[in-house]
Amino acid sequence: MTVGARVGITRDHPMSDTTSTLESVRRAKADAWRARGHLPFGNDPGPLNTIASIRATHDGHDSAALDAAHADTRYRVAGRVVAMRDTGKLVFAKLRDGSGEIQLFCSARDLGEDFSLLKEIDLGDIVLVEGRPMRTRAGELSVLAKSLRPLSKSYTPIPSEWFGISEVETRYRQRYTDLIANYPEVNEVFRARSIIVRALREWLDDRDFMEVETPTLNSVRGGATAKPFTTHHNALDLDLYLRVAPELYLKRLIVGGLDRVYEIGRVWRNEGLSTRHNPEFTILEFYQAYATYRELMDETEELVTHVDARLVARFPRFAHGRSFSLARPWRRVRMLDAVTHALQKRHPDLLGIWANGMGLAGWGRVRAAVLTTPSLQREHRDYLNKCTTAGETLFALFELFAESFLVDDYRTADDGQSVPVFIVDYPFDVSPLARKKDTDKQTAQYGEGFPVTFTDRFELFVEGRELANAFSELNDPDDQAERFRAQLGNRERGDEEAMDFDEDYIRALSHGMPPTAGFGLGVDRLVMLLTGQKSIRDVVLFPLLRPESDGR
RNA sequence: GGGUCGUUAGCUCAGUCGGUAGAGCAGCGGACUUUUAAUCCGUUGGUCCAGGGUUCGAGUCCCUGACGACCUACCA
Repeated sequence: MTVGARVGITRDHPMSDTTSTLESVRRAKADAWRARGHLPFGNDPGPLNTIASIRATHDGHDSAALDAAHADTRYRVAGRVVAMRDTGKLVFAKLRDGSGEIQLFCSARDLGEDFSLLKEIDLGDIVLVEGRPMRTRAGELSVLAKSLRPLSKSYTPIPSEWFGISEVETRYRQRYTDLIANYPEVNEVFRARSIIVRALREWLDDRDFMEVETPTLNSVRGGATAKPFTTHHNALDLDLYLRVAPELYLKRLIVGGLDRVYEIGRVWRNEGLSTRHNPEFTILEFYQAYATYRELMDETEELVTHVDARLVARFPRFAHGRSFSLARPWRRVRMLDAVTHALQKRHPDLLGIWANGMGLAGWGRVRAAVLTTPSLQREHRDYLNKCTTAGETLFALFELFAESFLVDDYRTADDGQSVPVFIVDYPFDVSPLARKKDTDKQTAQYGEGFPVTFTDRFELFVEGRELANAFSELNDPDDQAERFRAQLGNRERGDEEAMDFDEDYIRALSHGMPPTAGFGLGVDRLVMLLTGQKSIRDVVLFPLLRPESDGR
């Protein structure tokens, strides 16, 4: 254990009097265990029954049935004592193991010698009980204890079962305490996360995707535009980056003939923290040779609804009261149309200029008009002013006027819930790894000489949150090399998020990559969405926090 | 980075006008063989986040700092 890591102990202030009193009382009780021949941190409890299995077995049995058929049944249960009600010669305790909780019925008559041990049990202690199933007069299924053995002493009191702990800092710094004190809610969120990740794997495995692991220590930055963390390998005297995305490695595997691959893993981005951003987070990426981004939209609907079905089957409560609907089919809206629609609703003054200008390849006029529109906030104008191409401008307009309002603009027929929206066709300028829309399709869909070149790319937004990003992959090595060079140009202009020129990736593509569609999904955000958590810190067990200072 | 708010007993929280710290739960002692936040009687427990200032006197007012939350910005 780390020095000073114990609750209530810091270097400068050893212990408050209260903490030391509460703890010394418990240490004295541990000594009492020793005097009885029990180790305060014993082991080897032997075979056990889980609390959930006992509950399941006797779910429908009434008191008489249990007494008649199970007088000689012996269950062995071990867990943490989380409540005790002492009525004299009868003590009711609540025991919790990893599967659930059950009441212990402890009487002086049935426990004999061991009954006096209860005086030395504190809330939070781990104990082993042997006994038979019974129901109390109130009808609660309980274990009638025939013997009691203490297993582990809890020196530090757990916070009150009733109030839990609410100070968020403690909840994140001491997640173990949070899990105990805020049972079962916090516990269930992380069980939900596990179910969700398992369901993602299940869906992919069922479709013959192969799970792989690619390097997280990279010598070349790539796969996403983001600031990386840097580190160093001593033996090779080599500066390395923690990956910001697995993308380029997974596509190398497509070149190698692994036609369907996926990875669920951690990526690191050296950026700010917020309720939606943690510096390390979990991403799912999959790549499917011979597919296009169109097919991936169907698959995305299937994948997310499959995962949700698995989650809700286990924890129905997470489906209650949602402000969004996952009912298929989901909306598919071209970015251009989303912007037009949004301007129509919120900036009709811009719309006329916009519609004419874009159609006539006059994006420069649009930009000029936008920049002089008095109704625009200064930050919006600054952002638009930084755009140097029509594509960047379109994307900026999307971010400013459409993205934040997706929840309002796309809703169920009764207006009761928001619906998922695929925003389709991203400008080439902001999509360095996506395939350019084929010329004939661009012309067919956007007309001759439209000032923005589009890619075969979509992003999925649910309840206004960006959840997934996918596109038909760029597999032309010359095109890709050109875009890497453009990234280097951005780097020279001070863009710390620009990618490196990845020579080996170009070499891989030069061997020929089949037409492929690729998909990325923020697992933490999916968990937030499906479990209704407002902060990413509520779905990451140990979120990044500043180290505790001595002053605390 | 900017703004707002918060930090008081182990936990959850009060604390009036600046007058020397309160409750419930937990703990400790006692009663109780069917409790469900058990109940009843008694009781211990405080670097009021830290440092400085104003004042006869600061949990309270002022300044600085630490940590956190929210909003905002940056950012996929």
